[in-house]
Order: sequence, then structure tokens, then C-alpha cells
Amino acid sequence: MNSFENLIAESVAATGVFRAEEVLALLSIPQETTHGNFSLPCFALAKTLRKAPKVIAEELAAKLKLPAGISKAEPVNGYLNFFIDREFLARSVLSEIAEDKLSFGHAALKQKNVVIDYSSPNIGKELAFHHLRSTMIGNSLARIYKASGYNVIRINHLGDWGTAFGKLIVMYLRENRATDEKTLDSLTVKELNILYAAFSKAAALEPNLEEEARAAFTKLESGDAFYRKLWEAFRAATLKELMRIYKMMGVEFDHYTGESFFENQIPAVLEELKEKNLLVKSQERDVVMLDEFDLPPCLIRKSDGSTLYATRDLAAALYRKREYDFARCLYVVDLGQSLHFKQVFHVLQKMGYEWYQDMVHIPFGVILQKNEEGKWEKGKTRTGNSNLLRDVIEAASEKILAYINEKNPNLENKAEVATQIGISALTFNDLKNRRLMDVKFDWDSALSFDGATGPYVQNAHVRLCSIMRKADYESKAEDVSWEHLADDYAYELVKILARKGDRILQACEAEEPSILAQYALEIAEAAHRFIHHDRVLGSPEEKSRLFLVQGTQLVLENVLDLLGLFPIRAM
RNA sequence: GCAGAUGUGGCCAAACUGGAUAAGGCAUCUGGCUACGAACCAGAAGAUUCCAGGUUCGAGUCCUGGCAUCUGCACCA
Repeated sequence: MNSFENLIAESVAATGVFRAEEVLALLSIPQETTHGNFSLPCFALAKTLRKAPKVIAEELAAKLKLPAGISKAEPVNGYLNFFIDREFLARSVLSEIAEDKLSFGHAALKQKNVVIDYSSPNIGKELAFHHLRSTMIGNSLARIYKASGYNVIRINHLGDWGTAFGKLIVMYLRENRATDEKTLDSLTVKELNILYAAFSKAAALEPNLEEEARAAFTKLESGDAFYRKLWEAFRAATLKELMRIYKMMGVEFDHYTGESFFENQIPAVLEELKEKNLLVKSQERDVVMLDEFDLPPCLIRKSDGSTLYATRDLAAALYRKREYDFARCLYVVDLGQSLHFKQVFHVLQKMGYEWYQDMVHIPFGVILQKNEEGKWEKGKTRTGNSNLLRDVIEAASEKILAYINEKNPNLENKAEVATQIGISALTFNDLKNRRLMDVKFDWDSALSFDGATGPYVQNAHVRLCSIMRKADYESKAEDVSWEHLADDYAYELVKILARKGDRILQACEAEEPSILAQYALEIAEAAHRFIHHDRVLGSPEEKSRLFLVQGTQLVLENVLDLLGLFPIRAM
């Protein structure tokens, strides 16, 4: 599509009224299809040319020599509207898709590294439902960056260090649990979850328990072998369950370098901060002042000497720059933590690292649920509803499976497909709106099968695959009569497919998966319409239409994949 | 109090970054399966884009001032 814009810009520039760059900047894609494929507003020049925009557009249209592929340039109310030749567009787009297959619309390799930090749950707890956001936004951004030509390093910055482990250790020992290797090996996250709950309950009655937990963590941090052993067992137990869920969701990471990984790099960070005279004592704690940025100080070390979130993030940032020399380093973390990231980035700036500018917080809104009064509320679920991710996924899968049993009982791998549709439905519900918006979650719309949903998009893909299966041959560009792909339904679909590259670029620049989610809906809608109105198999246009079906299937499959949805072929 | 995010039909929301008649979905109402998969399609109805000013050919979008909801603000991560 870019090439069309360039062609238009050149031909308009040849009239001498606009410069090519001006045309490219002004050229837009109208919402109304009756206004053509591209539109050039002529208002900006009205003053300098001392002519009405309407007249400028008319004169331009008269002088213009139409470039190849543009069938018409029509002046309307001060706009000059360009219409692409339908057959020309179908031929150029579909031939390119047939050539590039799934990578149609992807950008050329850039030799640049992008680090993406996402999911990053705390060890010792099971994944909660709200973890879906960071996990799936990060997962999609990683895929989008890859399609945009970057080398992506996916990092799960596990919360596997900190006072929380003091709590677990205190509680574990207090309950006199066995500490032999066999028992520790068979620990499960469930047990750890129960320990946490027990700690909170006990701490409410005995305030000094919090103190004990902090002391236990300090002991762990100072290298106590026995405490270390317990910690390792807690970590391993959680990681096992985490990996199981990630695998089920189709989410992968290159590194599980959590906070503990940076433990031994912290002294060097403290040393460097001291050397650069940034560390200030305040109420027995070490902080970096950020007054010049109108921010509260960044807390580096507690009064008992142990470190904090920010300290470890600093160590991690330095390590990542050293190890991966990133062009960009993303933190997919909820909006509530923007202050923390601002502080960390500014500390890096004060340390003299120019690349602090490449560090980006990718914030997103929280998941809200309806309470009894019908108001949207954060976090807490209604009584009886679990907020564990695995339970939500299971409930989703069950609902889908029941539906499959009703609609298509002979489907192979029913249970597996149901899980994939369920996860995709939850994911799509999460990605379909701009990430800064809070997700208003309710079961009915998140798991509904129709409308702007995951199943709607997957169903379009399934129907396309079904037609291809039945046709049982591959249509080639040579088989196609392009005039068979010039009717309204085919043309609208081709027009949407043509924009794939634009949409990926846009999603990457805005770091916004919802742009591709909306695009997936556009494709699905046009595809459903096309195969509903234009009979493929057995029609005189069969081979031509099949070529469009094939191209649409490839584009949709890849877009689903970029979103982290399962592009299933039968449901 | 300070800072950030959000505010668009009954509900959820989009708008290519300042362009033409403000998408789409849910819910409601009408039609369409002996039909390449109806998890679909076709149609109807529903809007002072939170309020007040401003900038300009043109504002949901930019500026100023309000209002409302949510979140964060030093020893959790």
C-alpha cells in the first residue's frame, strides 16, 4: 500500500502544486468507502495560493496524470480522492501474499535488540487472573517486535527475592515442617499459598512477626545455607507450575532471570552510586534524591541494610544493557507502578547513562469486576469465584467444551481445542481495547461466542480452512481471472489484507496490541461477509475466489499468531 | 494535597494522531440454515463525544479552567 502512496505523491508533485513530502504528510485514508482509497485535503494551500480549496482540488485533478493502478482521481469539496483499480490491487496484494506467505507485511531485519520484560510474577504464589494482562500484552509485543524486524529477548523477571521469602521461611519453620530433601522436592505452590495465608492471619495477631520475616530475609540475603535451601525449594515448586501454565497458553521466555539472579550484583551497584555521590542517608536509609525531577527520593537500601525492588531493578538494567546492548528495553507492568519506573530511569540518568532514554515502561490498566451494587471494582472477586488464572482458564474451557459437544460432537481433540479457544477468548478480551483502558471483565462477554470476540475471529479462520480442505487443491496466481475478484465483497476484503504491513508497523510504534486485535476483527468480518455472499466451491469463479480465501487465511493466521491466539483449523 | 490514567448511544468501546455523514460489538426489534461451518449474514432503532471558554478553513482529538471515576505518593513487589 505504501507504494501507492508514493506513486500518488510523485504524480501530484509533478503538477508543481504540492511537494511530494507534503502530499505524503497530508494523504489520509477516508472512513467512507465512497471517498476512495486515499484522500488529499487541499485546505492548507488555500491561503498561500489565494484560491478556494475546492478550486485547487479541481485544478489538480485536471492537471494530474494518473499513475498505474490508480483508476480515478475525483475532486470533492476541497478533497482530491484517489481510487485504486480493483483488479490491479487484488493482483498485487494477493500475489505478494502467495509469495511471502505468513511473513507478508513483515519488516526487514534491523540488527537491533529489544528486551521485553513481562509476566514477572512473584514466586510462592500461583498465577492470579490479573497476571494475564502483563503476560499476554508482553507476549504479543514480543511477536510484534519480531515481525517488525527486531531481535527480541523475552525476560521473565521473577519476583523470587525479597521479604516475602522471609515470611514463607518463618511460617514453614514455625509449623515444624520436614526439611529433608524429599519433602522439599515434592513441595507444591498450593502449599506455599496456604503458608502465605497462614502468615497473614498470624501477623494480624502478632505484629512482631513482620519484623521476624524481615530478619529472616536479611539472613537469607546474607547467605545462610539452610535458608537458601528452603528458598530454592520454594522457587522450584512455583516454577514447575508456572511453566505448565505458560506452555498451555503458548507463552515463552528466553530467560527466567528473576530478582535473585541479581543478588550478587547489588554491591557493585551500591558502590557505583556511592562513587558518583548519589547516595544520601535519610532516616537511616540510603536514598537517591530526585528533587530536580519533582519526584520523591528513590529508596535504595532499608535501615536494616537489605535491598529493595528499585535496587534490584537498577542492577537488572545495567546487566541487560551490558549483556544485550538493547536499542529498547520494555517493562510491561501495570500503570500503578509508573512512579517506580520513573524513579529508576532517572537514577540511571543521574548515574550518567544516556541509554536511560531507551528504557520504557509499558503501562496498562487494571482488571475490574462488577460487585454486588453493579459498580466496577478492582481485584477482589465475588465470593465463590476463584481469582487463580488456572481456574479461570478451566472454567472457560469447560464452557467452550459444552458448546462444542452441542455443535460439533465429532471434533477431534475436543478438550485440547476447547482449552485453546478458551485461552484465546480470555486473551482477546484482554487485548481488544487500548492497553491503558481498564479491562471490565465479566464472564458473559469475555466468553461469549459472537460479536467482537476471540471465537468470532477464530471461526472466520476455521471457515476459510474448511473451504480450502474441501477444495483440496492450491490455487495459483496463474489460475486467477482478476475481474472475478473485483466485486464489492472481494474488494473490501482485499483492501483490508493490503493494510497488514501498515497495521503491524502502527502496532509496533504505539506498542499497542489492540491495533492488531481490531485489525483481526476487520479481517474476520470482511471474510465472513465474503464467503457468505460469494460462493466459492462449484462457482464459475471458484479458482479466483479460492486464491483470495488462501490469502485471507494466511494473513489471518499470522495476525492471530501475533496476538498470541491459537489459529485453530477446526472447532 | 500532589502526580498519573480515564470520561464517547441503556452497556462495552473505535476513530490511521487535526479532516468529510462519530466505526464496531452487547442488549432490543425484523428477516435469512434441505445452504462451501448460523460461533454466521442482512436490516431497524439508539449520540449536544463530562462541562465552560479558546486556537482555525475544520476539534471526540490541540490549549486554558473546572467536574467526575480510578490508581500511585520512601523501609511490599
